[in-house]
Amino acid sequence: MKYIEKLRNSGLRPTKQRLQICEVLFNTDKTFHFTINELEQKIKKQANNKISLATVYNTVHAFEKKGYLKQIPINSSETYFDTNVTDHHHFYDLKEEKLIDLENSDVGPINILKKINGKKIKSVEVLVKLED
Amino acid sequence: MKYIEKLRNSGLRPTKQRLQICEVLFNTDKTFHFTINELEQKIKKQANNKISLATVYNTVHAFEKKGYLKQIPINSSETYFDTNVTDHHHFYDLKEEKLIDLENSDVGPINILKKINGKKIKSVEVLVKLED
DNA sequence: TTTGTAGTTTATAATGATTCTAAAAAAGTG
DNA sequence: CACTTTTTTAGAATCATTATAAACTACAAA
Repeated sequence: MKYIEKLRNSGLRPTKQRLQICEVLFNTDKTFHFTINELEQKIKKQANNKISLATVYNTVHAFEKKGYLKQIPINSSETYFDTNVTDHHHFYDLKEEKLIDLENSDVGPINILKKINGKKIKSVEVLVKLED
Repeated sequence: MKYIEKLRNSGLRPTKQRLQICEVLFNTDKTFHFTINELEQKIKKQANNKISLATVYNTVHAFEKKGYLKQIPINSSETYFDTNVTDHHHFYDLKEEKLIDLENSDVGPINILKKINGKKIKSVEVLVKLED
């Protein structure tokens, strides 16, 4: 399995559940956005077995901490995650409640002029809300 | 009272509760960020009387719909609102869990190159996460 | 291989922000 | 004042997320 090393190198034991979640999340060309519940559905369908909801939460948070997933800052009742962890931004279609990737090249360079003493910039995220 | 007209013009009846919330939110030079619970505390202190939590929620949402408040897109357990409804952006200090305004002039112009068919841009919001 | 232990999974309970409900109160209108 | 509509309210309901604690598993050392 190709994810065993990846997990071990991160200090995460390659359990059956984690490997299965890796398959669903990373074994694809395209990156995508998801909520925990969408992920749970996908697991159920794709592998025809169920992983406890608590484990899905734990695993997603573990992967996020290791930098394999990113949370998308958006006001929604559910938290959205992104398997695309490169620097990029999002459209949010308010009517359809759908996220669309914006490549970095789709947004001109962003230059933050203000500095805060003793703090450094960890990330810059742009959310572009769309209406009809 | 200076907020009576404002409310009436928006089609909102100027009730005692709404006027009091207006005082807390808008009767100040500085704009600020708040959660519903922070607002409730502030009301209790400032006016020495209590407005039902449901009313605070209702009012904040009504004011948001009328454009007097903005939600700040950020992943937090509580929703943050902003009395500054002009176009501007935010720092988010991850350690202190605190929001800091970024004036538009603190961020270079943002140019969204990608277009989506039949949709127009409603807002562009930048969140800059800070770490130590 | 067996054993010990630290890490993981699990079902379920708890939490907490937000929304819903339906009855009482207040505002607006004639 | 009488009447209708809007608003407020306390408390219940909802729902995403986190905590709990017992069972299970990976893994290393003997």
